[in-house]
Amino acid sequence: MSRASDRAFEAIRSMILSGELPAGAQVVEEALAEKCGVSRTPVRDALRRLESDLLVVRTDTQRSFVADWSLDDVADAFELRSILEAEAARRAADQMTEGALTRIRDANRQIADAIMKPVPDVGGFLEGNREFHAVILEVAGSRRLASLLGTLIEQPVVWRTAHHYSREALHRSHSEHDELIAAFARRDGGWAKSIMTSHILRAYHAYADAHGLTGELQQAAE
Amino acid sequence: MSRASDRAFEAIRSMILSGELPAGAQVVEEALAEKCGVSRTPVRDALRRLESDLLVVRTDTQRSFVADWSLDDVADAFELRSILEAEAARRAADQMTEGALTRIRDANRQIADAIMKPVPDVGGFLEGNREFHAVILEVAGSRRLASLLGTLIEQPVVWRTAHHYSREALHRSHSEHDELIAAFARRDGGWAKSIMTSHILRAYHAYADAHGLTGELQQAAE
DNA sequence: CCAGAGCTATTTGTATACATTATCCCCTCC
DNA sequence: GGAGGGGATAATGTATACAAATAGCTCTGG
Repeated sequence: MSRASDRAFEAIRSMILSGELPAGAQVVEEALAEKCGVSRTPVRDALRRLESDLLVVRTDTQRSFVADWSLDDVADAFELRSILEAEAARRAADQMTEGALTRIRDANRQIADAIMKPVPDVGGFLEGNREFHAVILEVAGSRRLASLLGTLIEQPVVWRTAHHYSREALHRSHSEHDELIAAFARRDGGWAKSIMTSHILRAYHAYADAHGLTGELQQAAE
Repeated sequence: MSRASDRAFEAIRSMILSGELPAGAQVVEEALAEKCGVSRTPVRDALRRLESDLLVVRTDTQRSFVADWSLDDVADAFELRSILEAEAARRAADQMTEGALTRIRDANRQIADAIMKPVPDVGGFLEGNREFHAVILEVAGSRRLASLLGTLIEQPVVWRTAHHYSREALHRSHSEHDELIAAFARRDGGWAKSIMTSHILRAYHAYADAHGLTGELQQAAE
């Protein structure tokens, strides 16, 4: 992980997720190479990976740009994610272990801590949320399913608007996690699948609400 | 598409699909570079792409090998494919056009021609089948869904055993396509989805049957 | 004032050399 | 004789130079 191409990958990825490289901006290999302190070779490598994650898109003439996700694109990604992550939940329920269940409960406890604070700790929420879903995916035990979902969970636009989620949305997400835990504890795959489907779709609606809000704010700021 | 890295990609991909590079074989950049008549740079590029398609896997120490799909891996890929392609069928039904419907019917006619011959034309069957599913995916209209399914349809093991499919399996596949066409003609997404799910799963069973057979044949040949 | 050709600057593609890292084999030492 | 270390070998990672292609601009001609 300490290879130059890995460092470049992480660096560029974080520039995109943070918005330092805005959606639609052209990405130029040499500029990034200088910024990361490496040559173009590892940067090219990193860009190919980001491309396969759909964080970067290339025109037919080989120019690269930061992916510009329309609202429809985000909706599509959430819908596909709800389908695949529901399948992951179904499989995970069938193979759930006590150890994994503990890790899932811990992750949701971290989420509880984060959202109980006077000012919700969005970073803590996102981290706990990531762990929660990661453990489920791990228990589901399909490298392929994990690889498919990988390209769906990294949504720069969504990450940046997480700070505008309503308190209600955060609490609802936490309690839906509790329901999922109950389904896992009973090893009830059908139940887990159905909860996960609506959980992800509701997360999309939380995003859409927050997005409408930030969209207005952005317009007001222009 | 005439760039060296594209040619290398196609060349290596076809070596893997044809079995010239057998499953589990180590992939060495320089050897492939020489074979393709290019330098290592475009070969590296091609390998990264093949890697993201899971046709090539890398160890934790950066060595590359041709992916070795266990029967479980293949089953997993088919199951995920059935889920995603069912979703594609559902969406396609909602947005089906007469033009696309014609192309789909033509593709299935090509399949009919191929399997009616005294000796079934497996190449023609595969080509028609590819076109059939490609048009559906196109009508579904999600770049993202297309990208997810892309990594699931290229299964070297499956392609090579297609020649051992039973005549019954080929005919059943053709008539399931007819049913799908009927669902599309009625714009009935739910129906299309349900047929597509079982269509793909049955295709898996055809593979599993043929695979068991070829497995025995391979053993006998060793 | 617009369309288009051609030039220039920018950006990406490819080859090659070198650095780094892993693997394997042999050799020593216990 | 077996385990561990060290060096040779082979493979990948990185940097750099140069080639090819693209985009954008200017300048001309109508």
